[in-house]
Amino acid sequence: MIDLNLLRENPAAIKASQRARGASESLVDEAAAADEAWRAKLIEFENLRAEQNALSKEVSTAPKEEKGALVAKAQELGSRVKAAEAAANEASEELNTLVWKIENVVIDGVPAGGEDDFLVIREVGTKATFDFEPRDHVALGELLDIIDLERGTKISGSRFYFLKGMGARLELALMNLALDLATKADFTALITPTLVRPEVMAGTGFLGEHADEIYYLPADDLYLTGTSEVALAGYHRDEILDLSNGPIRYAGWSTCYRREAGSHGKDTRGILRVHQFNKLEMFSYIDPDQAEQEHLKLLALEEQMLQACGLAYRVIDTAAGDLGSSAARKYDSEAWVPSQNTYRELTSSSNCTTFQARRLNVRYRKEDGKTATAATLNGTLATTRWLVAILETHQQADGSVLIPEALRPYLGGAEVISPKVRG
RNA sequence: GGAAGCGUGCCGGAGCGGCCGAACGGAACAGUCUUGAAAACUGUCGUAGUUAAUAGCUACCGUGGGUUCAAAUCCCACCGCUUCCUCCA
Repeated sequence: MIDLNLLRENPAAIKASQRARGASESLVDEAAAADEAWRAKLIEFENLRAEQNALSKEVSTAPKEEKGALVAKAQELGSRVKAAEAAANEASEELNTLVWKIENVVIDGVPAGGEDDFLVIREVGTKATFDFEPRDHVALGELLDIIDLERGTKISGSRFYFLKGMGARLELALMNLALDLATKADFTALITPTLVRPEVMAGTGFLGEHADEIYYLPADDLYLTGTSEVALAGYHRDEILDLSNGPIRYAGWSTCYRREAGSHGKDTRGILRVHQFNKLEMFSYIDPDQAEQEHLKLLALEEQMLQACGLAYRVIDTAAGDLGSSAARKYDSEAWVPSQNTYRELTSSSNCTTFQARRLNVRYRKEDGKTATAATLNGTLATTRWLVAILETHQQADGSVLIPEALRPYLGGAEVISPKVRG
């Protein structure tokens, strides 16, 4: 949620952000009015309660003969206090519903507009060219016997798959390379729960716009997470962190589950968009003043990883309207996918500033001893989807795939994945 | 799944329905002493809202409700933890 102080002091800044996102500006005025209403009700209630407390104290010390009258008075006051409290609570709830609808204030420089208004920051690497007819990852997966889509569907339905042999090992290699990279960069490995309680799901903001993207287990009232970000963000909920020795960084390793409810017929081929995949996610808790710098650090690590995998990619600064509600800025990197003749998102890194942490009540202690809301950031370092780009980019005429050098140590030194010779 | 017990501040740990935002101990921080450190002593020492205010007032003793003039303290529900039994990867 946004900072209430900002709403009071500079509503224009929030409005400008809402405008850039194409979101409601009048919401800001409504929230500001609700804030004032709430504070008025709160003061009313607190004054009455103070009166009641004082009267209660009187009752305890009053001589017997006066007690009856005092208690009667206190009873009458009590009902007024109750009413005032209810009114204050109601006003507070109204304020909350409005405030929660306001999205994070976009950072200066983020392009305004929608999905297509992103800014390309840079393109890196040369797109793979072939002197033969390249195969797509589905064909390669089948030929190399490393992705079994047919049986995935047989067992679990569409958008499920088996990774087999070198396919399975390649994914683990990728995840391990990412984890090693993250570890060297001061991220602590964390294997997270993938089932979480409703309040955690709601607290991280995933039950809002993404609600129908999420698997829910009614028998246990638990949600399957679509990213370890949920657990990583909830990890320090209601805590005051010690950031005096620098930011706290985690590398979350988890399987991710997504219903893909809104994407019927989109990317149905292969493993580009699936219901279950693995992901290594970076997550930082940091002093808000350092958040933008940290964002660049996450992006640099992502690029390092993409380069290690020998992929051509571009980095985009996502437009305001295409940001998640908690993100103040988002850098995506998209790898070139030869069979689709286009770039596809492999990493996504968001600076959530204090928006996410405020809702989760994650604070840190400043040098002057006071507490303040921390900033959170997240970014992708590896996912199963990467296999698509890796396989297609490094394929050779005979269908074999050259393994990027950085991954070889994790595969017992293997240099190539070759079609299986069947007997 | 069955039984019992427990959930209090950074930690440990008290707390008769009013004098409890909470004893006491430890940790931490500041100071005195010391060449320096330790020890000892003195002081500070939860979070948030409101406010010009580190004044006052208000809220918070797992969460939510209830009883009462008054609840950390009584009642109910839920969540969590521990131990025992059962069961098992």
